[in-house]
Amino acid sequence: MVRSELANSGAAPKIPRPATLRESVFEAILELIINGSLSPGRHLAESDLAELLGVSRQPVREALQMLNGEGWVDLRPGHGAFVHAPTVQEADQLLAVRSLLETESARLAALNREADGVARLRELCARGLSALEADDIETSVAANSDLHALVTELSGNKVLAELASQVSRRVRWYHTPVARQRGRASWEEHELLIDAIEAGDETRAAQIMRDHTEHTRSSYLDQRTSQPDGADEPEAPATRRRRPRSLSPS
Amino acid sequence: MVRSELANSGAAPKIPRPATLRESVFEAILELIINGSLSPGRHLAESDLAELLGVSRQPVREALQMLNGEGWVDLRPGHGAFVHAPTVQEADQLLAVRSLLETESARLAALNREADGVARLRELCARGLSALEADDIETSVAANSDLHALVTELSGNKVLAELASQVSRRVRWYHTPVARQRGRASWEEHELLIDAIEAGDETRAAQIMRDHTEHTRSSYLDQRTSQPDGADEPEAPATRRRRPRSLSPS
DNA sequence: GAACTGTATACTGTAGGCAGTCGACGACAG
DNA sequence: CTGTCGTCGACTGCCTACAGTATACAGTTC
Repeated sequence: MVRSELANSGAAPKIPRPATLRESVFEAILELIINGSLSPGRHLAESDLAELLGVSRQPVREALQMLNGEGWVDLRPGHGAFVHAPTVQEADQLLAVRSLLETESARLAALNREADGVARLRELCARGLSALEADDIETSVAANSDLHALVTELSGNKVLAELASQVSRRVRWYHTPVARQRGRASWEEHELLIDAIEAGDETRAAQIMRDHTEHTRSSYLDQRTSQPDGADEPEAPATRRRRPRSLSPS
Repeated sequence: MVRSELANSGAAPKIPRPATLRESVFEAILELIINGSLSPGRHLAESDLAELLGVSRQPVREALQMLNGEGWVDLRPGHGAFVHAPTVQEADQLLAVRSLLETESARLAALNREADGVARLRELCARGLSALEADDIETSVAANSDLHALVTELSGNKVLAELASQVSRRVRWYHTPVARQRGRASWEEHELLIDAIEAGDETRAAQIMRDHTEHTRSSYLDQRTSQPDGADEPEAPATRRRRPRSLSPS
């Protein structure tokens, strides 16, 4: 009796299942990659990471495989895992594909013209703008991301949204600095986009999104070619690095 | 002296590394899924697959994770792995995204206009046509696949090609029957496409590819809606199925 | 000094084991 | 008969161990 009442009441949320270790390790390693602690090309020894994170090799191995699936890490059989080292060309291609996917998403979102979704877009836009004016760059960048993700969601094509999410995640560290620079211009474009979506003008929505994302792409390229720092030079294939023999376990 | 000369000669190919077990297991399970031996929604117990394939659970576990990354398998922590059960809607979305990616690939291929690539396309087209005339459906279907893959390669955008490959892999079991039905019409469209690519006519190449892949999509939908077999009804979430107690180990 | 060989061991891929969770099924009460 | 509870064991997540491979380094030869 008591149990059936609880099940029906909807008042008691289910106890959330604790995150598996592999998920936690995934997030931990990803954070290390994104914040630069683990630099591109670096060899990732399972046992080192396991020791660092206080787990066994197994969840590390699984996390590395997940990271590989999302393009953050390259797995080479027999050699192990290496932080993915993107080239300028690859970044360019990723940004081009992102543009393609988000342009189509915007077009479909305008076709679908979902009133609730448009309201949510406007809310995100307002949040981004006020964060910008408060000089809160971090919130502004996050709102930017969320807005783009919502557009792909409003496309109504889940496969498209998933691919866009996958690509978006990988370009994160390319387009964030650009978004910072563009500031207000970026948000004005978002507003125009939302207008077009609301109006159901698929051609216009697509055109705005194409221009918007294409601008990010060319700005990134400008940035990279004006600051040649050799970080993207073709390097010799990284190998797994055995810890030097004389290194004492510290 | 001897060693440095051997490294430079390029005459001796390197011994290819044997595939890891996880890769072999991945392919084996994928084949079982594609040929229907492992039906959508089915629970995949690591230990059963390990016994079936004669390996330990570990490479099975890793293969399942790879399969999850490509959308063939759903992993639920605590419950295990289940063959992904696509809905008609999802198939539709996949085919739509495939159309988007391949249309853009064709456009870029026409922009790039690579003579060697065009020659390879024509060769594949000839192979497909002659296989069709010899009633060799299998070779015809394979050539069809290869031709599409080559177009994405000729786009020059590796990220795009990879995503297209990922999507193409997943739609394989949707569009193959359609390709069978369309036969000659399909190959005529391929010829027109190649002409457009060779001529560097990006607009025309894109249009032909869009129509071609869109045709596959609508043919698939026609087929599914004309044969409602309930296979795509929303089902209760599959759970991990403990082997019944009375089942004797056979 | 450069090139090569041999050795030691760090590291990867895989196998096997353990503890906790989940689901089938039997027992029992109403 | 239906519903509930408890038991059992299949199964998952993670740990540990082993075998083979890759790399660092020392020693030797030219």
